[in-house]
Amino acid sequence: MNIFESYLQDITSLIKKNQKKLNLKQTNSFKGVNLEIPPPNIGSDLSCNICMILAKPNNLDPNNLAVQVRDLIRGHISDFKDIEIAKPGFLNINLSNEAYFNIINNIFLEDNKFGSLKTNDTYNIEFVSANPTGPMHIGHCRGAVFGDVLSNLLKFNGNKVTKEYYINDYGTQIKNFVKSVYLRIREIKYKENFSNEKDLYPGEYIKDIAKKVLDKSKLKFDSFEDSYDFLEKESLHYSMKMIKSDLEKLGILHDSFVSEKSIVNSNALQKAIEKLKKTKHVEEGFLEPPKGEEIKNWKKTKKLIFKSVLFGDDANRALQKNDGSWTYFANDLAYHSNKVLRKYDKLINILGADHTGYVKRIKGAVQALSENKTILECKVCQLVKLFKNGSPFKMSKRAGDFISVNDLLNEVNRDSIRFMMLNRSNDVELEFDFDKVLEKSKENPVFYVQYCHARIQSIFRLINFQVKKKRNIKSTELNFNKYEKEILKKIFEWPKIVKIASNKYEPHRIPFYLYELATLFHSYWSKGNEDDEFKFIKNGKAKQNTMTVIQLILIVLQNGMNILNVSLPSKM
RNA sequence: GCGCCCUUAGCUCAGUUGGAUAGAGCAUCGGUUUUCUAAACCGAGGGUCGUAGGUUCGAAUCCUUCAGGGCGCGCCA
Repeated sequence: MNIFESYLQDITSLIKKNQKKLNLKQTNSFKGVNLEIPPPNIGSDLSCNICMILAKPNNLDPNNLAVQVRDLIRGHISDFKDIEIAKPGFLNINLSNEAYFNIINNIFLEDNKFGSLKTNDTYNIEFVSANPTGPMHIGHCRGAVFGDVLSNLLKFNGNKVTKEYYINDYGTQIKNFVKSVYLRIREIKYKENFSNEKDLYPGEYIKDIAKKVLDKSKLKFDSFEDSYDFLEKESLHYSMKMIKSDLEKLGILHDSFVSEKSIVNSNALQKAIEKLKKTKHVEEGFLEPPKGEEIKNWKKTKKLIFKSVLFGDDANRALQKNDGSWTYFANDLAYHSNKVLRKYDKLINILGADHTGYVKRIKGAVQALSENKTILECKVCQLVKLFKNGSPFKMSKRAGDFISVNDLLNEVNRDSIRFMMLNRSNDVELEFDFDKVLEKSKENPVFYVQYCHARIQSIFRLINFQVKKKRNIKSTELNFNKYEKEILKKIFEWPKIVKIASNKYEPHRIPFYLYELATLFHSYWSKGNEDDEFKFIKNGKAKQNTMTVIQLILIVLQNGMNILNVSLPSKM
């Protein structure tokens, strides 16, 4: 139960019923009306802005309106103990003991569903989709964790989520990749020097793949062309195996892998283009040269183009190259038509910062393909800046000198990586400081949250307490002190955090919230050092109130960390 | 030139779909442990929320201007 919403509903329906009495001509729009926990200095449990919102269109003084509304509520909503009016027209509400009692028992009842929005949509989330030309690096890692946690969050709400990986196993980069493997094989088998051609992949991992291919095959590898099909299949197999293993170590498992090649070999593209020709989103035409850097071999030729300008893009986009073959975007359009046909309620793509310029055209494509029925949302993750020994650490996949996820996992545990990757909004660059993450100290927020759990479990151990599945409290037990009340308010806010994080696709709000909750807990814990009154355990027994509060914390910690898929150790 | 993102304390960043005195962590300074885990806690200093306007009861948040930084701007993938 989200108390903010249910109480707000009580208030709004009460006001609607008494519309005439309150001299309200307009109560149609309650937009902007909300009920929330006020800043600590206000002191009350809840605060409502409804009178300020309604005053203007009805030409009323917000303060006078607040007085009337207060009197109205007093007789009708029993969960509200008292209501005060503050400056411009806030209603500051305190909850009755009865209300606390109901809310808490409801949380116990909901348990591992507490906070869930209880929606039932289908989602397709495409994320990672790293090119199968090498292992995952740290930049992929951010999008990977982001997509995974967003999926978990949406599942927590009751939705069905398909986590999808689009394998770019088609095009010139794959040829270069396969050629690199071929040359490494020649190097091993015939002691030939590796070529220094520009677009090849020189990285060490190519040698590993080459060795594995050699172990498996007795072919002579005399000619690149003759062995190409076999080599491509094997090279892709091993690079995808590498990537999947990295993902698995991060705790990420995709439900679906879609190969670009399979899309190309289907008739999806032809069908999509036929459809878009009818709606005039695709036409033959000419394109102007790009405005950025000058391109050498620019030719103004007639070709099929997608009119992405209709969707706010800077320019229309080519579906064909000069030689008439399809562009990457054309294949991606086909892939997205395939997604549209699978009839998800919502599509989400998680992209890296270098793909920002791609968003408008692909969103436009989905809009056109689905006739505005399917919404594609693109979330862009900004760069990860690596720091080592206090200075920035550059990486380049082509040169082969990058920090792979595997390297990272050898030094930093999975929990820290997952938590750290979400410790920033996706909209800002993330500084990933190797030294700090390795320190395993309080600088690493994941420990702080885990430590909170470890302390709770230590209390349970000391008094031999077993958490029961069916729990409830009796109203007589309600006598929370100010620290406990503060923690309770934070806990009541959990559903709101879930809601905002879900609606805005901003999973980072969850680690931030958990950190704040942990702060309140640690602070309360330490109060026992100053004053025996606040000790959790006395004479081998714990106070009922305290046990109630820490069990509620436990529920939120478990629900939150489950979404993050970060462990909660019982001892640290 | 254009598009997207960013600009909040010395540093790194949160900020409740517009709310009340703008918050954390780190750093600095001071304090807390015979007592449930000090991987912790408490206190102090530190702010023109990049700039200039606008919208309104109310703006860090919405709109516009300008400045600074990042990413991108293929008929590559």
